[in-house]
Amino acid sequence: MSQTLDRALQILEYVGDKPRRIGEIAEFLGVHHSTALRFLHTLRKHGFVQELPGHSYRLGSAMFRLGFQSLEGIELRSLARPAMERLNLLTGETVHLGSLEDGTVLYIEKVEASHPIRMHSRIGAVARLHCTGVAKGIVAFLPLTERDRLLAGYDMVRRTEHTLVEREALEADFAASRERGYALDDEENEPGIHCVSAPVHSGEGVVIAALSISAPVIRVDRDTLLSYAPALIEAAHETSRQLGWRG
Amino acid sequence: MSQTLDRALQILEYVGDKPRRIGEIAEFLGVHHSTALRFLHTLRKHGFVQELPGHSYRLGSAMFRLGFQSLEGIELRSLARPAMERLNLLTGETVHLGSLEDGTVLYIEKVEASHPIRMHSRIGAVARLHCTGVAKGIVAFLPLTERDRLLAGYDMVRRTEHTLVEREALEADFAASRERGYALDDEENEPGIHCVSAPVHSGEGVVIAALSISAPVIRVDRDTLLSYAPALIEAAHETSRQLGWRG
DNA sequence: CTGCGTAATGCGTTATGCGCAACACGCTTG
DNA sequence: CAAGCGTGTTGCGCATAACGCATTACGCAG
Repeated sequence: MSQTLDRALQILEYVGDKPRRIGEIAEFLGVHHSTALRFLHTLRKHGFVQELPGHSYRLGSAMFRLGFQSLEGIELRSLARPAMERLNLLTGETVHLGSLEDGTVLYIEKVEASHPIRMHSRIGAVARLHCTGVAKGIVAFLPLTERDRLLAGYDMVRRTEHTLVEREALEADFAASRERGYALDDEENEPGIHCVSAPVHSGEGVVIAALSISAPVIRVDRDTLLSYAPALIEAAHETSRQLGWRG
Repeated sequence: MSQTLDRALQILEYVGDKPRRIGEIAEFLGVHHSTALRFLHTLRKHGFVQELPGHSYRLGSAMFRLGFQSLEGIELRSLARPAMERLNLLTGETVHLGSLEDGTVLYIEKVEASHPIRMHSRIGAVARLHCTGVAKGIVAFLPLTERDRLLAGYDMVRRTEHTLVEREALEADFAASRERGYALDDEENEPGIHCVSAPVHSGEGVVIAALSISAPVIRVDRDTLLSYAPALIEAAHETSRQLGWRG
């Protein structure tokens, strides 16, 4: 492991949160100002950070140029896109694709509802494991050992009054999801929004992602939402098959 | 400047292009395999790269998580969004926001046309300076010294038969754009697509971005496209004013 | 004016990154 | 089956390059 690089990457994470000043960064790393400055200069030279008026630093253009570029290279995303558009056409609601990456679930694609409803999701964002549709659609279908690993030390924060905050209750929900073949988010992450979600399998048969349909309860009642499940599952299966899955 | 960090950032750029194997990376940097491997391990530990089956490496989840996160922090983007949606509603066409970052123009926001037409643009992508609407909408309105700096060593590659490949012709086009108050891309980047584009000014009065409307020639003829210009300019002005510009 | 935070530069010290070599592993080739 | 190739891993000695510190300068606020 390279100490220098390690520190620099910590800076990127730290600065990504919000713009920071040198003093903060140096203190955060526990290094001298001049050391932090040396890193920032190199990062800036490559466009990974950018200096704002007032001596604070934020992530720079190279960061999001490469970020989007990397997304482009994910075949799952392009493979799933047609199925997502079909689901959107069928239901008129927002369709998400979430992928399990390094122990967290990230939104990697999204097809917006025709009726624009504000939703706290965006591509590149982290989907909470215990209360979002996409994440539950993945985690519920993972083997127990994987679930244990993911949820160890994970803080099941209460987001709404429906949020499941006990591991035991969550496991019961997972079991029900496996029974049904799809997972449900019943206003557990955002009040007024519920989702159905189905897992996507890799060529090796491992659950690696999930498709979800999200809708406001005021427009779509529970029964209607559940009626989307078969098409959703079929879309997820189709995507899985394209990845080489023979389920 | 930090040599270690410098090399690591080169790896990110290099790997961002397409997945690479160790040998390539080590050769690219001109270092020993073990050195390249040390970098990759550290990068992987932080999720900036990811190992694919078959010993190749690509950018990892931290990269696009932070990439999107950084985009979120750009106030220009959220400020311009409402105006972009209004333009989209008015015209039904695709609206882009491009921003000048470190000498290149990047697409940082996009509102899709209702009629889905495939277009080679995406958020995070680089907009060619000499032939795309957004970029011309910025560059045309920069002072000559800035234009010289940006275009020095820039390769004006021919993209279509309409592409301006001579600096002189481009300058004439810029002058006409300044005269009109908006720039034009007349199928110069993609055959069958034309755009109008107007500059956005920062609080200090510097041109930092542009809004553009793109449409296929088969649906929107030239006169119709030009008729969008006043609304486009007004939208760009509104965004500029929100940035503190008093034009 | 003083005090605070940042920026830039130079320098001595040494930690740390470097290349090399040796070996294990898996895959393909002959 | 053996040979060859590319990769992954570990250990070690060397010298480079990163580190911390001090100094100076700058801008801003009290």
